[in-house]
Amino acid sequence: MTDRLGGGVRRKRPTMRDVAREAGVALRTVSRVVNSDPTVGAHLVSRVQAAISALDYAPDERAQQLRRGTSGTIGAAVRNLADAHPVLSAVDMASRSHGLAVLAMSTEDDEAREREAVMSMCGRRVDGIVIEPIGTSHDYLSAELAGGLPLVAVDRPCGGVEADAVLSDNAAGIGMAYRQLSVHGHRRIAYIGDDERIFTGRERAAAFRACVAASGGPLSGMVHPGVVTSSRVASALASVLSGPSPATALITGNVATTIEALRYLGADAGRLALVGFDDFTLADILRPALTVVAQNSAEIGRTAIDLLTARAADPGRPVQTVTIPVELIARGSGELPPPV
Amino acid sequence: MTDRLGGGVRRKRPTMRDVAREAGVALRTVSRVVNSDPTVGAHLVSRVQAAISALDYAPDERAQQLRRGTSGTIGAAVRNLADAHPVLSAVDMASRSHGLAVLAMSTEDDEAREREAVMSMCGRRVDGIVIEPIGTSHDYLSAELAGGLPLVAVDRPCGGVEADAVLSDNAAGIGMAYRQLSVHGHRRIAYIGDDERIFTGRERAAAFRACVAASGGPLSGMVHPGVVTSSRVASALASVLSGPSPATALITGNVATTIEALRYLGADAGRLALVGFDDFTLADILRPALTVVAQNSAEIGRTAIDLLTARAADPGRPVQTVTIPVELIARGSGELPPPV
DNA sequence: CTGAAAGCGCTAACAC
DNA sequence: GTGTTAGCGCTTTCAG
Repeated sequence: MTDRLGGGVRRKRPTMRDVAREAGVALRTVSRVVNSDPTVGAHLVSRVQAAISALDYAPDERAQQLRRGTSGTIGAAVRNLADAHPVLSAVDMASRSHGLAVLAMSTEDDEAREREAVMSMCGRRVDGIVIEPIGTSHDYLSAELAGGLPLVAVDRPCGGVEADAVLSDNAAGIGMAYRQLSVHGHRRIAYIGDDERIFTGRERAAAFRACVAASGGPLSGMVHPGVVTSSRVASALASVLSGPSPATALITGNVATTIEALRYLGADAGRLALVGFDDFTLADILRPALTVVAQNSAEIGRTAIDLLTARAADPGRPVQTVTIPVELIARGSGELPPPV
Repeated sequence: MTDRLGGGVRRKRPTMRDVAREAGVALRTVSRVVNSDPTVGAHLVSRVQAAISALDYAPDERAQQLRRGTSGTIGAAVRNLADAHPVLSAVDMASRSHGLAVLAMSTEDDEAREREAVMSMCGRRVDGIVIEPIGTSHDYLSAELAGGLPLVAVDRPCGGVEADAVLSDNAAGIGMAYRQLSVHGHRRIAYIGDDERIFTGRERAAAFRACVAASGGPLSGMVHPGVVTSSRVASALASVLSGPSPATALITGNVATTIEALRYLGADAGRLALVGFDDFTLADILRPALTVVAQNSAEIGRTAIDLLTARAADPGRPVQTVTIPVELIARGSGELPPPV
C-alpha cells in the first residue's frame, strides 16, 4: 500500500523566483545570496534577505543537489534503529563534521531489506554508504562500486565485492577474555556464541579454539557456536555445566548471547565466571558486574567516515581493511575464582 | 569544515536518456516502464528492461521527487541514535508500510541541533516530520506549519505552536506505580525524576504529588525532581533514605534515574522497593528484577505515523493529542515488602 | 558586479 | 500505444 502523502491542499512553497520577484532582482542574484557569494553588493544582499524572510523561503535541497551533482548525504544501513547503536551515533557525528547529512535505514537483519535499503540510498544518490552487512553476497553492488560509489563495511566485511572495511580485533578480544579467565585460575572454559556462518561468529569461535589449543585446555564439548535463541543458549549452557567435569568459566560471543546466558543462570550468575564480548549500558549494575571485551564503536564509526571520504577523494586507492583494537573491562564477573 | 564528497573522478551514471538511446525508444517510454505504466507494449517493455540492466540504470529519486512534487520521505528528529529507540523503530516500520522512507536525524538533546535537523529536513522537502521535542519553543516551525507541513510530536508536546502529539499516559503510569507499592504495604514512598522544566518531569512529579495527597501519605522530603546526574540522584536518594522515618519505596521517573538509583544502591538494591518509569532491555535480568511502568513505544510510533498521514490528507483537520496507555510490569522490585 | 539562458534527470500534458 | 514538448527549482556558463 503505497499511498504517498500529499492528498490535501498545501500552500505552495515560495521558490527562488518568488524571492527574486519580491526583491526585484534577478534569479541569479538570489542564488548568489543564498550561497553567500561575496560578489553581491551589500545593498542587494539585504534586500534579498528581507525578501527571503518575508516569504519564509528555504531553498529546495533536492534541486540544489540535482544541479550540483552531489547530495551531501551519506547512507548508513545498520541492523536496526531500535537497539543501542553507538557506531551509528559515531558515524552521525563524524559525518556532520564533514558537512554531510546521514540517511539512516535499518536492515532488520534481513538480506532482502538490506538490499532494498541500500538500493534506495543509491536512488537518492548518496555520496557514500556505510553498511553493517547482513547478506553474504553483495555483488548487487558491484555496478555501483565500479561506478565509484564509496562503500565501507563495519563490523563484518562485505561478501563477493572488494570494499573497505572496519572491523574489531575479534581474535585479540577472545584472547583477552581467555587470558583473564586463565589468570584467575580457570582451566575449563567454555564458549557460546553466534553461528559460524556469521563472520564475527566464525572469527570468535576460531580464536577461542586457538586459545584452548595453545593453553592445552579441554576442547571437547566446550565450543558452542550457533543461532542465538533463548533455547539454544540455554541448552548449550546446560550441557556445558553438566557432566563430571563442568566448565567453571564462560565466554559469550555477543551481547544477545550474554543476556540469554544471564537469563538462564538467573540467581546462579555469581557462580560461573563470565566474560562477554561487547559491552552494553547496564553491564556495570549487574551483580556481579559484568566483565566484558568492549569494542570501540566510536572509533569504528569515525574510521568508517575517514575511509569513505578518502575513497571519495581518490576512487582508485587500494581497498583497505582497518582493525580496531578492543579492550577488556574487568568488572567482577570475569574475576570470579573457580569453585574449590 | 564543509568538504562535500566527490573530489575524485566517478564514472557518470547512466541516465534515462542513455537507456532510451540504448533501447532505441523515446524517453517517455522508458519513464513509463520505470513506473510500470501498463500502457506499454510488452515487446518494448522487455527491450527497455534489457537496456536498463545492461547499463545498470537506476532512476534518480531526487529528480523524480522534484518533478512529482513529493519526496516520499518523512523526517524523524529524535534525541539520539545511540540509545535504544523503539519509537524510531516503530516509526520506521509504520512508514515503510505506507511506502515512505524515513530520514532519521539526532538532536543530541540540544535545542540548536534540533532546529538544525528539522530545518535540514524541510530543505529536503520531507512530506512530514515526527519530532521528539527538545526545545521549549518551536515557533521557528510556524511558517512551515502554516504552509501545511504535517508535524507530530512524540513523548512531549511542541511549545508555542499547535501540532499533533502522541504522549504516554504519565499520570496513569505514576498512579499504577504508586498503587502497586501501596498495595504491597508501603506508606513512605519517594519519587526521584526529571527536572520539572521538562514536560514529562513536570507531569510525573505532579501526578506523584496527587497520589500522595489522595492517599494521605507523607509528602515532605519525598519528591525530588531535578537534573538527572549521578550526583543529584545519589544525594536525593541519600536524603530520602536517611532520617528517623526513611522511605521504604521509590518511584523513579525515567530510565536514566532508575539506572543511577540502582548504581547508588548497589548491593542494597533488594532492600528498597522500586518501580521505574519506562522499561528497558535488561530490566528482567537484574536481581531483584525490576518492576516498571512500560510505555507502549510501538503504539506511539504507529500512532504518530497515523496522525501524520491523516494531516497530510486533510491539512485543515483539528490538532489532536493522543494519549497512549502505559502498563505496569511486575517483576519483583516493586513487590518487595517494607522492612518490619 | 549583475542578468539571460541552458540544463541537472525526470514526469506530465498533449499530440500523433 | 508511443513520441514531443514543457518545466519541477535550482546552479552555472557566459555575456553585459
